[in-house]
Amino acid sequence: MTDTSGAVVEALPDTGSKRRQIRPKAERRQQLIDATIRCIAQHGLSAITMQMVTREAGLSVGIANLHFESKDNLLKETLRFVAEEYHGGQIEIMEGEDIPDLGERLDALLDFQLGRGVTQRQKMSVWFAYYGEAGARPVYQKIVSTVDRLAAQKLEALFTDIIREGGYQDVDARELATGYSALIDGLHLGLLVTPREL
Amino acid sequence: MTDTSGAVVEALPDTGSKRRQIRPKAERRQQLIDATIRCIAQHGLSAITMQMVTREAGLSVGIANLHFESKDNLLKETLRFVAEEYHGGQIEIMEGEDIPDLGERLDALLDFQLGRGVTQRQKMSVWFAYYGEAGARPVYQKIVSTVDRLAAQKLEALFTDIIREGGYQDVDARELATGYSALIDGLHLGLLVTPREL
DNA sequence: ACCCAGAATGAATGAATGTTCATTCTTCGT
DNA sequence: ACGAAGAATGAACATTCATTCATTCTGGGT
Repeated sequence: MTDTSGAVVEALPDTGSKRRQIRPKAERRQQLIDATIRCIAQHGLSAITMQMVTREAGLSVGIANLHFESKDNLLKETLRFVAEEYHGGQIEIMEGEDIPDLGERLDALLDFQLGRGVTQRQKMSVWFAYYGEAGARPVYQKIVSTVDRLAAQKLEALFTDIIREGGYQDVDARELATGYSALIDGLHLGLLVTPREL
Repeated sequence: MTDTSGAVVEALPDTGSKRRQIRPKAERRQQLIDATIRCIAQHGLSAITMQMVTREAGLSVGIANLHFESKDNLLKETLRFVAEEYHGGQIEIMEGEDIPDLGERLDALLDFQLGRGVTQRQKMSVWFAYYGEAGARPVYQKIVSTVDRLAAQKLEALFTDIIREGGYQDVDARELATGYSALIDGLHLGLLVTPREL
């Protein structure tokens, strides 16, 4: 079943040194969050264990409870990280003045949202794993909806600008933004279940 | 669309009768699946336990392993049930000859997909809980994608008809179907996180 | 060179959970 | 009325997992 052999000793490119290393708290926290993301993507949110995560990070079991007070908290912080990174990236593009043309800015947004890369895919897995639990866990719901709402506002603003610039009519920016978000989310879902499409 | 909540015999409000009841296997299986759906919607897929489910069903703990051989199997069968019911309902509408007008048929589909009711909402919770795990569990992926593909074909056929009837051009039925599905999925997600919108 | 604050470790602990199975009970055919 | 088939029960068991904490180790300050 599970590969328990010593093959997976040091997960990261960190040299084979088994020597104990002392690092600042912030760095360890990030290291653990990254490991958590990889574990969720590979094993699923409901199968995750502390041993799994700490091993993936190449550290000892006790360290997770040292830097995060509990497993629940580690998971919560991981969600917060992914949420903020994802939406932060979107917002940066949307209000970035470095791309003057609005149409191109929309294209850049699309690229970012549907962009390739293993990392991106892992993050998406995490994202939807938490979505699945959101209905039952108000904490997750709050984290996601807070950051979601902010991005939605920026998106609506962008569409408002585009509508004004293009002189379109009979189009509501809010509805357009909602629809666009939903479409992107739906496409992501599809990618998760049917990896090769589009 | 089977009404799964109505047929509960002794589950909730039933007080006095502690008398053991013997029922055919098929009925007990459905009873357990229904209880599982309610539990997942309320507590989330990763928090579910056998005690929870069997208690919700008003039965003893051992019965789940009697009718489904394991917890894994119960969860798998529950997903299969929800998937088949949801997509079965869609397909029935799409190929139903009782609604001759294609536009109205599309409306009926929308009604079904975004329809109200606690039951529907519970099913959606379940649906996305599994989606969240799909990336890590091929079994779930297979169940969902199989039934998904079938519905996608029917949807594409419907759009093909609509395009022909309306004499539209520059529209690809497949792309339209994919986009439509994604949009609906995305809207469902939104409803899950932000209960009161639209 | 020495010291020590606190970072890191991992064996031990206790709680929770899936699964089993000996036993009890219900139903139905005769 | 009776007995057998098998449905249902739930205490007991084995396992797995999060969390603790006594101990070890590291690196910067003096």
